Amino acid sequence: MGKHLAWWEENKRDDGLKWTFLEHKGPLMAPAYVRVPHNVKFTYEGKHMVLSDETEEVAGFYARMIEHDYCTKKVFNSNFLKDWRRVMNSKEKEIINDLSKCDFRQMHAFFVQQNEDRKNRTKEEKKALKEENERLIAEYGWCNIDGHKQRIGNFKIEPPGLFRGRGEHPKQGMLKKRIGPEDVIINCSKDSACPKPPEGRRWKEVRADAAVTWLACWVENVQGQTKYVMLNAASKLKGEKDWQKYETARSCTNRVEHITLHDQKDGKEHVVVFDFLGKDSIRYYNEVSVEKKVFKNLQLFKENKEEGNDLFDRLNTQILNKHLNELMDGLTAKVFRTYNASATLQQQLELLTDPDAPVSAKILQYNRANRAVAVLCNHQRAAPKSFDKSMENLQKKIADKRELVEETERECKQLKKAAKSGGSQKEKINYEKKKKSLERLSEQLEKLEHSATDKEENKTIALGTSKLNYLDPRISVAWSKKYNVPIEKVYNKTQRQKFQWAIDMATADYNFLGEPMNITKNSSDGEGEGEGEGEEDEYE
DNA sequence: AATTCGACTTAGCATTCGTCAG
DNA sequence: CTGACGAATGCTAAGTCGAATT
Repeated sequence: MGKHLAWWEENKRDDGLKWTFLEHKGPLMAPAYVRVPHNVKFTYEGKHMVLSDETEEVAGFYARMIEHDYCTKKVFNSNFLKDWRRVMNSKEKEIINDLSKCDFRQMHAFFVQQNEDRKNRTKEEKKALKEENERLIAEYGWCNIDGHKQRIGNFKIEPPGLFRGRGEHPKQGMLKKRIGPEDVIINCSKDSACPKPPEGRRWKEVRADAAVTWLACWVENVQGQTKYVMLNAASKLKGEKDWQKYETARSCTNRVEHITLHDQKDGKEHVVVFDFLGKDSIRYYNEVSVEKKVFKNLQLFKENKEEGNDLFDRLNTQILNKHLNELMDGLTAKVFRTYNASATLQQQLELLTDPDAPVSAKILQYNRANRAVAVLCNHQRAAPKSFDKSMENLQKKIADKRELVEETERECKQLKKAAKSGGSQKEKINYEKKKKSLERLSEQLEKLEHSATDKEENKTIALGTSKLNYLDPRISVAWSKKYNVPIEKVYNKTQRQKFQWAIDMATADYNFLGEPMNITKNSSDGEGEGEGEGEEDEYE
């Protein structure tokens, strides 16, 4: 059969280059600006002004946001006004210099209406729109990398708008400028069909740099950072890196697990003791006196404390990483975390899984193990802003449901009585009906209560992040295979896509803590099994 | 030695989608 | 059939890390 190998079945290249052939259609430029209708007026000091195209466009960015908290902030407003004035023509600039004299309300109302209309689109319109979107993805959303058709993560150039930093960002409100083809550098192989810039335009540059994975890049004007167009997480390059990450964490595992720290030992200060069984069960023992800083940091990691910005500035991380790197190639603070998370998950799963429990209970056990990981590794998040409120809602729902259940129970009892004491056919049917609805309601109540527990337990825990980034997916895959839990219950669609390699690769007996597998080993025996082959990888 | 840079990787908010009760 | 709500997805800011530069 002509079935080709999936990327994780191929031999790895060792020349440091990321590809030999790379072809794509280039990024999709942001749609051109469309003016608001004439009857939508902007006024300054009460006087109607017809703004030039660019001035109107930028005014529109602000108008969309006038109800937002941002627009109450001084920094945001002054940054915006400054940048807005930069795009004005000399006439406009002469007139407009005070934001409080601007009236954006008609524009705002127009955009609100536009959103409303969008929501109320007819079925046909929605369908047409969807199809157009799919067409764009089909054209721009894929690339060919060494014969594999791969999804691109972000093929759309970021459209212009107002910069919204997080927190009290000093640059909030600044104008993020429109990017044109002349700002974009294209990366593709020389023997590929080079992407064409839009009619009458040209790219900033076209290059063929096989040492990097990006397909296009541009420099964003607010912070001066380079933005890249890259493949998505399910793709070859990303997946390979992901795999590598877990392999590194696995092969350094014993040392990390068996480091002990001593403030004082045999007259020396800040001693790190390595003590573990290495390959072939040979004991490795070593005492190393390290710098205080390093020692402190190791302590932090041992305690699984998240490095809050104030606790752990960049300088320290760098020193730590340098030292860790001397201990082992590729070992960084991040890998520590990965190791910790994955090891804990596996241990917790072993501990918590009841092999005889029904599938639903196993899923609960799995989720609990996941949470235990997050707690131990301190993958915390601030409680969501709306947590209390949505919890309150949920509790109210539960209370209401409970009341309903109790009421239905009473009714049910009465009907039962009526049905039993020589009741009519109709009374019996009524009783059966009520019983059914009681069952349904009880189930609903139970489900609600579970979700409340779940929510509460999840309040300050960020599960998704660790699941997606720190936990070796093969552990979860192995677990699901071992206990016959469908993988769909463990990973959603996106996650399944990202971890397809693990789903194919891991068997029920995969052990994260065990002997690392030979990375370069080429599995050639998957031939007969046609499943697991996604829609990607379709070129020959 | 410190800072900046380049290339990713991760995170968190916003929007869209899908489901499910009413 | 509708609309509310939570989950999924999209988008892009922010963090990381090794290398280059100052």
